[in-house]
Amino acid sequence: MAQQHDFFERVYEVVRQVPYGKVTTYGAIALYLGAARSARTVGYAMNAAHALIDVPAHRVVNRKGVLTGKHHFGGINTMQQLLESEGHTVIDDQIQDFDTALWNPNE
DNA sequence: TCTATGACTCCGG
DNA sequence: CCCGGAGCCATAG
Repeated sequence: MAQQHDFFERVYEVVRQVPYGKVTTYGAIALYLGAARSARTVGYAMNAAHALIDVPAHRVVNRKGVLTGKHHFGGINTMQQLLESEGHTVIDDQIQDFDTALWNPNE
């Protein structure tokens, strides 16, 4: 774990750049980091990121816009409430108008 | 060094 | 789009 630039840390840097009111996906982050097949590891990184206050992990969802990581937040509904407070609409763990809310790190 | 794990994604049906 | 199965890869123990 302790290299100068952890894979985790690179993930955090991308997540920090996600604009308010937007979301991105694990795959998009992995692709941006040049590790397109490491989406699962990105999710693993978010699990470790929940301690860092400046990493908006709730803005990262899977490719379908589903809040797969909601259970890793304090409460079952915490992630959804955070997203709704940023202007999103979440129904059954699915972000509505996901294609519109999606933010691409490459832009 | 090897095995297990997972907040994923792709593919075929 | 839904479902089941397989692949991938960094980290933890």
